[in-house]
Amino acid sequence: MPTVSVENYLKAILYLHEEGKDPVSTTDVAQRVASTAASTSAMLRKLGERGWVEHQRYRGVRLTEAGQRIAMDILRRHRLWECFLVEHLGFDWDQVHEIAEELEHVDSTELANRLDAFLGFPKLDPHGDAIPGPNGRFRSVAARTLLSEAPKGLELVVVGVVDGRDAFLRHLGVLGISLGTRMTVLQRHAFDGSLEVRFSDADDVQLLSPSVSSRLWVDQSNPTPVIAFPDSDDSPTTSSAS
Amino acid sequence: MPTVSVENYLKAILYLHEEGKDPVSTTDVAQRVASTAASTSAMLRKLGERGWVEHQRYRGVRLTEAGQRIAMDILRRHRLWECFLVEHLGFDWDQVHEIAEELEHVDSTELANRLDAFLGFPKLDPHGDAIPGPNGRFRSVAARTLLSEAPKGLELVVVGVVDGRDAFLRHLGVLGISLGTRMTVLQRHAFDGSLEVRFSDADDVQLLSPSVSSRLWVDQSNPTPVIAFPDSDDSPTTSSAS
DNA sequence: AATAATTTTTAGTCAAGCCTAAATTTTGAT
DNA sequence: ATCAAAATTTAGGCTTGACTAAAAATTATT
Repeated sequence: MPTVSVENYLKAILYLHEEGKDPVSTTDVAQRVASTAASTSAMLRKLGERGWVEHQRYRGVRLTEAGQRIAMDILRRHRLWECFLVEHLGFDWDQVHEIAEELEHVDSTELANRLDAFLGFPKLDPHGDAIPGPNGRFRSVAARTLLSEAPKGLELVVVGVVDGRDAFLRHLGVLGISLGTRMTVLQRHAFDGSLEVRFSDADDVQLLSPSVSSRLWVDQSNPTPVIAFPDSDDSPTTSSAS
Repeated sequence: MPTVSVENYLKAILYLHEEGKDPVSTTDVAQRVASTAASTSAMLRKLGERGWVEHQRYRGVRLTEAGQRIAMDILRRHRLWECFLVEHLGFDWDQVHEIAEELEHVDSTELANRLDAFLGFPKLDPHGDAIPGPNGRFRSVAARTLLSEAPKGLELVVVGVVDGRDAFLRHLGVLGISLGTRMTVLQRHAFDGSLEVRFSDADDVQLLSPSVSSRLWVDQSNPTPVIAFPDSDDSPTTSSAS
């Protein structure tokens, strides 16, 4: 049984992986968990000993499958609770994170599954981030989403444009975007709706304005999501809730 | 801000007060929190230093008003979460305690109040135990409840009988129960529905069968509930939930 | 009232997680 | 290739909350 502290470290590493960092540096993790590099160093060693991360001294860490499983489960709980807080208790988006940060550590798979069912097996949380299913994988997002509404952390492919005008297509050319371009959403900036996106081929990061991202159809890039597990199926009927 | 551990100690002391123990011994608390007498002794000293209990060496503890306030708040959250788990997530009564034991420590008054509103300001949890309101006092129970359905920890008065037959009234005489008899429910035994009751005058404890307790009307004994605070009002509209 | 039994406290450890300061390794710049 | 800067780890401490064993105080028994 991982402690709350361990869970938070694993979650931090998962987030950093989602942002494209692999391996993840001690400093980055320290910053995420608001701790010192020294404390983090000690913790990473321990996580390595317990088989939750691959750790090479001075070289950072990478989640093992066991570690990913735990981290994805925490992420799942966090986002399910956020849904509950917003949809049923009437909290605003910006108020829920802190509370979900505590709720996510309540140790009961049964609780998570029943909450999931109660919420109607949502695919996205109130921030538009994908919610992992009970198996630790993201639920497949409906084919052809607007890039502006796509979840973070999944590799996406451009499959079409909403707006076929020359001016827009030329602009896409300038940005280096065409049909088949693969990318991953890193961050969604709330104040102007702009999207921080990493392009898989060029491996560079760009900021896309809402006028671009809301005119691009994207789909989940198969067969290799950024974070995925080769285990059991995705059916939400796994839950035992009434 | 009390730690989870401190909250558990305070809650344990509250439960023991509710069962009629005052002051509460180190051993009793130790047993409740499943710890040793030595650890508990150290903790009680600390609780005393922080002003949450009155503590005299070798003489046990009693909650101060500040301590009661915290303990009642935890109790409130615990019972609200139990309601939620049973009524909305479909858990059985016997499954919810352990989970609520964790949820109760999630530190947000706002969350508790909104959950309360979401649940419709319930007065009793699924076990029939009274739920404290946002002010740390029990909500007034509807006048004239069946003793079999009355909450634990409140002093009650016998105000009537359901069944006026001689045989029953004579039996009440044997038990020493008549109109105006004051008592507090200590425990409800699930397997046979019998009630452990402490009589205020005799200060003795008896076990009442369901055939007795379901034939007695009781009301809250005013003006002095066993646990009460002389503070703000009881209106559930205090909650800010939508 | 004296002694035995019980309860409570003190003393001394331990593990988890955090910290600062100092060493060490890696990375970057000349 | 070397040296400076940055990142990482080690060393040494601190706090919380737990433990066992031993001492002290209280309660019960004869």
